[in-house]
Amino acid sequence: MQTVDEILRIKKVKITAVRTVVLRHLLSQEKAQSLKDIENALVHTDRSSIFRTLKTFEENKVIHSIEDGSGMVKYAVCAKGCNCEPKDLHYHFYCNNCNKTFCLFDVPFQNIELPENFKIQQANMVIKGLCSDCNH
Amino acid sequence: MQTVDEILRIKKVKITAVRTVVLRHLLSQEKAQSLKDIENALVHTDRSSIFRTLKTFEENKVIHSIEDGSGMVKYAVCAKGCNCEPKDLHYHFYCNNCNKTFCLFDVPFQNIELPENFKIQQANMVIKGLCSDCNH
DNA sequence: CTTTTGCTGCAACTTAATTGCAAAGATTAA
DNA sequence: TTAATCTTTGCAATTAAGTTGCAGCAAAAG
Ligand SMILES: [Mn+2]
Ligand SMILES: [Mn+2]
Ligand SMILES: [Zn+2]
Ligand SMILES: [Zn+2]
Repeated sequence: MQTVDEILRIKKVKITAVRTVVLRHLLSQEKAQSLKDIENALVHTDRSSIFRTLKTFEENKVIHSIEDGSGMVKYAVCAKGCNCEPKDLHYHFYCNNCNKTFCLFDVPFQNIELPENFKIQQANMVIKGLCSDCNH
Repeated sequence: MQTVDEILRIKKVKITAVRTVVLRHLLSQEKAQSLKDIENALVHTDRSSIFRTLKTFEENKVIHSIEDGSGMVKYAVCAKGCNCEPKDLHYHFYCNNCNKTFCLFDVPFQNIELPENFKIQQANMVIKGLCSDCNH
């Protein structure tokens, strides 16, 4: 696992106190985090600073966002080498029971046969159901 | 194409003026519609009535919702026979240029190999890119 | 006809997301 | 080192989507 500083250096994002603490938090969680989640975890850091940090991270491919239908956009750290291109696409899983959302990096992403002349650039793929912890 | 009244009768949703006009509007559009879209189109119909109509439609599988990342939930009429079950899943396409979102009913939905013990119940699959009209 | 139930319109509210602005901090130029 | 410039941060305020309470109206049931 890369360190916070390594990631920011590679993605050419200047290291600051807020960025360090936000990225450290995201890395420490196995599930994707909403702005509210981060706000609650980092009680001493201002919401708008976190918000702008997330925008900066997303622009620079440090993280990617997921709309899982919970009403809040979630954020997860990109995998090493990810450039947020079609080849980096992966599914996400939202558990209807425990409400966790996470990246399914290990599930192969199937090539989708789009209609003539359509061009894929990104995707937001969210599978909803029960995770292994909740499926009894 | 089924008529508004046929659809509502089959889905056991009582026919009312607001429901008729909302469903007629959804059927007349080739792209998925947000609450705001519908509100703008139906200037004489109250927003909260449209909102509650959409909830009723969704509960009764008349329509399904799509989160395409535009910040507004979009709604599209379900295909004939759809019961909003895993077998009815399909991809959606959001055009980054013309901002239209629509159902790709004709693109086969590939079965996804989930990790051990995961159970799929629904999905929100949105492919983003350029539609054939905008891909030049 | 009377009662009950559901639908609608209006206004108000909630909350996630976003922005303006000024102070603080960091970087660059002199 | 100092001055000028650019970036980041915190705070307060705003925006906008979504949601709800309530009263009046209409349809359905008794
Ligand atoms: Mn992911
Ligand atoms: Mn659809
Ligand atoms: Zn779970
Ligand atoms: Zn287009």
